[in-house]
Amino acid sequence: MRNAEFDKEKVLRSAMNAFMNKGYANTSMQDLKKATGLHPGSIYCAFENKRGLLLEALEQYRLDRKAEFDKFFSATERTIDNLKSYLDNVVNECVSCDNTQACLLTKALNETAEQDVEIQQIISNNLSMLQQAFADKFEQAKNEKDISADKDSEHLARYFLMGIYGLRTFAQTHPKPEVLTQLAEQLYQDVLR
Amino acid sequence: MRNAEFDKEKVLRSAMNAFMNKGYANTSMQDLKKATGLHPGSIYCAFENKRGLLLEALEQYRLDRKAEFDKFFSATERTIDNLKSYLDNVVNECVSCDNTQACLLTKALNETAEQDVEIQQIISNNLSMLQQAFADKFEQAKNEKDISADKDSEHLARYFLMGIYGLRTFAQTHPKPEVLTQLAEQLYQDVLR
DNA sequence: GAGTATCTTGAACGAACATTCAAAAAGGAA
DNA sequence: TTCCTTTTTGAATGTTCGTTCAAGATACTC
Repeated sequence: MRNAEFDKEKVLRSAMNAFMNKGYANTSMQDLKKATGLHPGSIYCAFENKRGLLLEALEQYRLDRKAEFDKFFSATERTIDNLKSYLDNVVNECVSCDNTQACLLTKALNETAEQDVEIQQIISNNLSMLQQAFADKFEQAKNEKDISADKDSEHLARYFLMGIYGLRTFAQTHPKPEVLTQLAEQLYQDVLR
Repeated sequence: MRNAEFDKEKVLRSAMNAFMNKGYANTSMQDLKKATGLHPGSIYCAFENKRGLLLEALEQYRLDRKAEFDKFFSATERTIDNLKSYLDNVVNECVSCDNTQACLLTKALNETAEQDVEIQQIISNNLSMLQQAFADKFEQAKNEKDISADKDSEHLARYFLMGIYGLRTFAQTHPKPEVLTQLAEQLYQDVLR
């Protein structure tokens, strides 16, 4: 017997960065070799093919984002404060020009839409889970009396997520921090109102 | 002498549809041949190369969208009603599952970001022009007393555009008409408030 | 420490890609 | 009609792509 040498999580994070930087189709096997440090044969041995690598990278991305989400929403007792922190973090990600600014999910969704139904379904499910997680937090904020009881948590979650999508796209052309901050501020206000 | 046989506008619209359907990188020359009806040689003769075709398609897209914009905003006297119609049209585009649902600009922006600075610049400029056009309309609505005078038209335009971006992305995973309509409705309300 | 199962390596593969080009076709001018 | 110029055609080009595979390396088992 012999175990694999590489750290799978590290490899997957390298791969997801590569995919986010250049897009899935434009990321060649050579790019992936350079990014992950794995030779083609190893990649095919571990992930079957390039698409398999994307699939596992998407799953790792989901886990990482879930951990990040939980971290933000266990920071303070007041849910709406955590929500604000989360949103501020999105803005900061957009401002700092590193590749993390783009969400792998929406990026891959844009690219593979209408072409690979299975991947589209996986991404949709991931985004739905995020939406549901937000809805739960809005429900919590209602219990904490920070959001009026007559609001629909599901709708708030959808609107909030829509705002984040829009913010990220907007940031790609106008990444001025003060403008993004202002947009995020209004989004936050509109959701609370 | 001899004139070219093909209708350039038709060819460009076919090409932009192909690019929107499969993405720029994933659209092969064979796809473009099938979509436009032009043989490779003709494409290279007329547009230099695949990238040149994208450049001209982007310009055609800008012209088409500008015409569409002007059509909507000359429909009625009240600017905010036209704004609402414009937004409803975005929702309708998202609901009908044809490829037009994705904006070529944001799609290409997502794909070529960080890779082709010139194209990124062109797209940014186009989106800035759209943003400015919205700002002008919001200013007009202020003059028509439908939006309070203390609002910042530029900010409203940015927020509105952000909402449209978000709506389009959201629609890719959850294209239920009533949900999108509800989101668009709140966006409209939040902008007017 | 020998045997073996598994992983790593990187050269090699066919396919598909964007691009080129020379020959054929066709419009315009005479 | 004839000639010239430009376009159209589609096969050919070299490159790069994702993928495979056989040989070498390595760690675990006994």
